[in-house]
Amino acid sequence: MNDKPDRKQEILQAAIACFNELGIEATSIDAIRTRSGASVGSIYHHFGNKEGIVAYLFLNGLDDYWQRLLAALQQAADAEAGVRAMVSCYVEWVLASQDLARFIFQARTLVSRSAQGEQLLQKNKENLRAALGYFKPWLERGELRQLPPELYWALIVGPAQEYCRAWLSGRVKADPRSLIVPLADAAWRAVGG
Amino acid sequence: MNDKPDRKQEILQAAIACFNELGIEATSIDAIRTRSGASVGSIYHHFGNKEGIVAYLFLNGLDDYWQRLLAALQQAADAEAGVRAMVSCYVEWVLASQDLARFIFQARTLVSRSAQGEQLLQKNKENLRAALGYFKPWLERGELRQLPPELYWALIVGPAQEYCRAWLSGRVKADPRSLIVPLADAAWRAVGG
DNA sequence: TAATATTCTAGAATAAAATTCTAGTGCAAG
DNA sequence: CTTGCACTAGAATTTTATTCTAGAATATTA
Repeated sequence: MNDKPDRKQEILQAAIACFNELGIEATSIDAIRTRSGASVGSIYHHFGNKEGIVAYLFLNGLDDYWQRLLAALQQAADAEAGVRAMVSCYVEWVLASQDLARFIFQARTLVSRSAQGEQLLQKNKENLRAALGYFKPWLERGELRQLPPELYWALIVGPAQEYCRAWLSGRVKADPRSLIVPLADAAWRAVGG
Repeated sequence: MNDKPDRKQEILQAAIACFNELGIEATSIDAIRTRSGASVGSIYHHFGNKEGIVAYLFLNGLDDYWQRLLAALQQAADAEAGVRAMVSCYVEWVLASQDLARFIFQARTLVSRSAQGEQLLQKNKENLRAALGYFKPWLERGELRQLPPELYWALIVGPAQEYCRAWLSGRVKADPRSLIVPLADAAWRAVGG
């Protein structure tokens, strides 16, 4: 049994818990220190500063999501399956990683201004391009409606995102899982050919 | 000519400029003090603390938006007009108040945890109820598709919101004004009967 | 209008938080 | 061994938020 604590991981877990309970801005390094049992020096050694912790959690969290999404898209046989996969994949990810998702909604702006902001922009662009790559054949086959290209993402995932955001913050109650089908139906009506 | 400076207003303007340029967390009271020309004491007199400034800007900004939205809904003759009004009203508001909108996207969580969080929740509930009030007759007349009630908002405004958010942060370029029609079309396909 | 209260402004003083610095500890490669 | 390096600890410093005290401006009222 390996009981050597992994400090970096402990710090990350303490941080995300604090961020969600208190909010990012209101979380002090000292709160993270206390909760994780690490020392100040240790925290700064691993992450540089508070922003560094936020950026690390954010970028790795997003990676996890995009990995799932792209895998799902790859399996989709046609446009409708692809669109439905994007919606359900999004909702399932939020459900499976609630704390992370809640955190990510709050951290976006912070990260985009941080030292890692450029990296985020880069990843974002790559991921989106990869996703749109799957769309091209569907578009050519006329399975998808012709729309301004920058709109597809917002039309397909926007409603699920908006709903999940509200759900994670407690503003609405209905379990997102029960809404996957209506959300996917609506997304398909919005962009389907 | 009345050249007496309104300190409160000067502080608010300096604050929103700083928040947008530096981010809320990275904006120090001192930055606001310098930019507004007010003193620390004055700032704390008017707003209590930094959170107070954020909450004030946020709540008043939202009020402005909801006022427009409810006015637009009131004029809508049928469901389709109502849905289209919700979309265009949203986009027009973002375009007309870019700095405020950008700020509001970032401040939501902060405000909901602040002393004014309860007030926000309250207003939110009222506004949503008022908006859904307009929907009732349309639903009864079958002009709107039957859907889980908590979904209408996300389906209609979600995509516009997601797009505007990306546009305000520079991730996408196409002028939102040119997308009002496709966004409204899609919203109507999503919820129209 | 003078007296009095209230709101507002200023900036120094204090408290709280972030970050840096110095000094280790323990482990792995040679 | 012993040298180098990643890691940890916590004190010291710097930066930032907030509080406090006092005085100026403005409104209120007798």
